[in-house]
Amino acid sequence: MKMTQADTLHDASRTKRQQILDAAYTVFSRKGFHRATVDEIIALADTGKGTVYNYFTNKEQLFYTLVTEKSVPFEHALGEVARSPQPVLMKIENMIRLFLRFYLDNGGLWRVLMHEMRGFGSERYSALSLEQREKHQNSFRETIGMLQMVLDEGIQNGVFKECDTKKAAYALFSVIITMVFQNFIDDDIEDTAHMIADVFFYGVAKVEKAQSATNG
Amino acid sequence: MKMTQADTLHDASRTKRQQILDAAYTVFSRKGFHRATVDEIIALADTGKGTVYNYFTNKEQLFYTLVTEKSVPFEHALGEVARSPQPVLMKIENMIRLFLRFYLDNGGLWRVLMHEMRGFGSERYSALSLEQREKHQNSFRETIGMLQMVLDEGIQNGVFKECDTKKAAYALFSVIITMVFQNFIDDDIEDTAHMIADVFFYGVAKVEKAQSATNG
Amino acid sequence: MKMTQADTLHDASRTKRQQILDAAYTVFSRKGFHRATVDEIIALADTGKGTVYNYFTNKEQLFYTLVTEKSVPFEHALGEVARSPQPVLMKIENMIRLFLRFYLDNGGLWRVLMHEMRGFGSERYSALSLEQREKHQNSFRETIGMLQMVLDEGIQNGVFKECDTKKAAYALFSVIITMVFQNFIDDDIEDTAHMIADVFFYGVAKVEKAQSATNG
Amino acid sequence: MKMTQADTLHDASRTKRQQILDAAYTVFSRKGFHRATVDEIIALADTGKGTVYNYFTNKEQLFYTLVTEKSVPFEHALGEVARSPQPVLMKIENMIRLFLRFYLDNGGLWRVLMHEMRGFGSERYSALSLEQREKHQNSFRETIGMLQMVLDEGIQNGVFKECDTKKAAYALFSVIITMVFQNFIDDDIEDTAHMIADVFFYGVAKVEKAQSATNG
DNA sequence: TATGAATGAGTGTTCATTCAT
DNA sequence: GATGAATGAACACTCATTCAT
Repeated sequence: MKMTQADTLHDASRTKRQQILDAAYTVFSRKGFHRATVDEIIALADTGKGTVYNYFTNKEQLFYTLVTEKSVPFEHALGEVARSPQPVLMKIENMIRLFLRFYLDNGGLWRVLMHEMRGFGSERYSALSLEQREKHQNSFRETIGMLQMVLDEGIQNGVFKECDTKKAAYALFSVIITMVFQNFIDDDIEDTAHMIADVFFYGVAKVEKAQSATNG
Repeated sequence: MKMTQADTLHDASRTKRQQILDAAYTVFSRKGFHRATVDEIIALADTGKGTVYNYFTNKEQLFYTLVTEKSVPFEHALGEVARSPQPVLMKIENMIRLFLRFYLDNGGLWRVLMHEMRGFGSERYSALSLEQREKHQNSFRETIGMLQMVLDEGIQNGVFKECDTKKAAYALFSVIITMVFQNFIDDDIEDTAHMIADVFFYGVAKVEKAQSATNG
Repeated sequence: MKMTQADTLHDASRTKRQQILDAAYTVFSRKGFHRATVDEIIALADTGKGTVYNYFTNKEQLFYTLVTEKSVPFEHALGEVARSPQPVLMKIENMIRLFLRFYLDNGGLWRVLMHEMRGFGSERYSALSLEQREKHQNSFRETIGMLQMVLDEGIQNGVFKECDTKKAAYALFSVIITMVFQNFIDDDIEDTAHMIADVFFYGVAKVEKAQSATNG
Repeated sequence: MKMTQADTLHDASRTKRQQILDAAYTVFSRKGFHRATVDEIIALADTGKGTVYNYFTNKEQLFYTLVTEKSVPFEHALGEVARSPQPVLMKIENMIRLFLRFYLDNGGLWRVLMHEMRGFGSERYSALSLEQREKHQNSFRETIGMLQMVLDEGIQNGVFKECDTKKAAYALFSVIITMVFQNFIDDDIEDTAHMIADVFFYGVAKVEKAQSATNG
């Protein structure tokens, strides 16, 4: 297949854009949003400063693009599992597996994202514009919403106890991300996923509910 | 009214120092370490710029002081419960209660602290000096270590299943903090603590272990 | 007119850099290192603050660059005369001439330099980093060392009396610099150089050594 | 003799004032005018910050007072020798001795003074107010004027050649001060004074004037 | 389209000076 | 008179962003 000049240019520019995104990924992950400098990004991307501003309107939008490009395929994959016809318990464990893989790959960047969004839940100040923060927050909520959906399904099926599934979903999510951020996944994603699921499903107590701390 | 000159002076200076600490608390919580400016702090504290540097050597040490002054009494209280002779399940629930109260009060600042410490566990870049970051990380680890201690005790007593108590402690901690950061504690700290403990102890599944997700 | 884009850019940047150096020269000379502000330099250079820091790493290095760029050609010229095959007395007088010209041009800056180096000889506090202070001190010592070299040559040739040539070199140097700093060179460099040489060679006394001050 | 309370107070305050002057002397000498801080001075003087401003209107005036208190007795002593009936050559050597002693004691401070006065001769910017700078410059000029006076006397007596005595006086002065600032007075003030006088009177050349560099 | 020199608003920090006690 | 807490003007330096080439 022959490549026209236009194609070449387009490819070259696509490359430049990707170089910048790759470099930005590395630098933002390592340094956080504020400590990351455009100078360091272009040094790593081997490009000029102006080029960054040809492709991205500003540092913030570069960060935003980065996050979006990473999260879209993940959310898609997660949705597929959530809507699949597997048994609920298996679905949850498979979703945990997806989460673990995703955050193992992108933990550095997401830590930064969460901080800029103020813990993915609240209002107030940030480096991101209100609009973009809301977009990410919605994306986050949807992600966790998928967990919640499956939990709801489980309750309807009689697999799970009645409970506040929103809280439960967030709890599960927080445990997953903590395992990643604490580097607790030495062995194997499969094992870790199974362990998390196990505790989430059955708890840590050996004894029966009757002995619960507050119920006399 | 009795008040010697020395008292007055001491009180006045205590006031200024406290005004600055209070203002810094607010601004750091809202903006994070980097986006918080000394100018904004002094505007809120209604004081001069130089005054800040009379009481604190620099912005970092101001932040450090803030965190330390808040965490010391909390850690003390937590230790007391951990070492108390209550039943393990009750201890855990009481500790959860303490955590909830503490992070409800200080969540804003701690979110910032955790980010500056890089997710309370890893190495790399930060606004805080290595020394102070290590101090805070140790403080964090000790806090969670107290949870782990009680979990270990529970295993020895046959109350908990055998498990990696370090991971479990972090998991429990992450759930607590997530409930706070998500504003999931509208109702009552007591209820929330009980609910968290309940899920942590017994899980969300209704059915027996035999049906675990990975077993066909 | 031939001028490639590269030329233009290079010229433009050379111009900016030179504008800054020129302005810095003026301001440092007038105000000394500490009282000179970057703001004043950029006002005079008609440039932005950031531009200064594109070309120079900090205020100190700007000062250092200034001094170095001025002193290197001077030291070279001085060395040429010192090593030339002229008669010693003529050499000295020619070197005095070079010194006079150099300090007439650069006296303002060198006064500052000497102060920052603490009188071009000792240790202790300064605005310059130890490394750069040592560099300048060595440069100074070499300069005066060339005078000393020629004095030594003169003693070997029987032209000068036996004496501590290091002290004599510093003495000669100090006289030169004082004439400049006192604006005693209204008339002509040639005349002044000759006069200095004359007093240095033959002294001010009319009478013979026998009546030396300490001999009754 | 009995001391009233007023006396005691006066003495105490005199002490305070002196403590400050002593401390200021040390700090100014070591650090220069700008790098010297009032904080460091009061730390050394063991007094409060406000006390400094009770005795001196500002940092500059403190420096000025210091210099004046040191120079007045020196100038007096120098004048006595200058007006004494000794032979001219002996007078000069004795004056050199006084200069050496004075600058050995106070060289640190005077180096700073000279810098602030811009080489004790020119106009322009400084930390000292114009008025005070002029006072010091006059003081300086008078000091050197005494040397000049004696040189004039020597010419009238036929001891010295006809020459520009102002320039000669400055030259002699610069040599003296250079010997001090270069730490060239290891052995003995007497020896050094004699050596300086010797070179000043008779020069360094062995040969006769006829061979002077420029006079064919 | 790619570039990087130029820019200036913004920031942490210092330090002489004041003034209430 | 002695004190030192409070103050803010001043300063060096950073870095995202622009724009001429």
